[in-house]
Amino acid sequence: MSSVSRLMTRIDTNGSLRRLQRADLPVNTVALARYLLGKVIVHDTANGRLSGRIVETEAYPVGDAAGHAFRGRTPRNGSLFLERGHAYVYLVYGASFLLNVSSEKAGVGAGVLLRAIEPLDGIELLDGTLRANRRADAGRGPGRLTKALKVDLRHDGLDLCSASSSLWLAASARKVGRIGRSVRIGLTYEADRVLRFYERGSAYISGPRSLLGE
DNA sequence: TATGCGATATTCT
DNA sequence: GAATATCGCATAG
Repeated sequence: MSSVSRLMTRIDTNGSLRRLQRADLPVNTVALARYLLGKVIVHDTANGRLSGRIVETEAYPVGDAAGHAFRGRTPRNGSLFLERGHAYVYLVYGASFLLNVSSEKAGVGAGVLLRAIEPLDGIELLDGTLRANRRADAGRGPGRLTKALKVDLRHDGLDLCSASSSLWLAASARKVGRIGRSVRIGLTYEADRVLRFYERGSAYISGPRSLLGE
């Protein structure tokens, strides 16, 4: 029998979560990238709530050659041009979905990539190697983050600030610590811009240790 | 710990 | 046909 045992983390947020309103979000990509640290991303599914505390983000501001919106609006990147607070989800390398939050006024293309979460409610850790079972790994890295939250292309374009959305943002359950910054990860263009933000000391962030400490 | 590689799907040239 | 905002495994030091 293929006994795929599962570990479930149940760290209740105790219903203490408050939905963020659009008015809460800064109308600026870099400001939003910092603002989102410590906030909670929530996905309410038929099988319960999945959530995590955001500990790492990257900004892809207006005019950034590394941003998908740089070459103008296409069917794929259209969500980046929605009013701030909408989800932009796409597939990279044929393997991983990445979740972004649109970050400017309607018609302006820019976004914030969510790179890592600290697991809160319902995050499932598939039994595999010891490595994959570590709780800290479940939401570390943008591809793992979407996997942990069960987010995919169906969520592209959703309004994260709508009162009825199943995917939404919540105010901090716990205050964010000191914020560190570094260059973004995995880029070829604009690789030297310091637009990655993370909670210093968090055990849940991605990337090489060499980027820590600023 | 650090680097390198292949897998994989969609978009754009 | 090339490029890609990644991941996991492999190998080397």
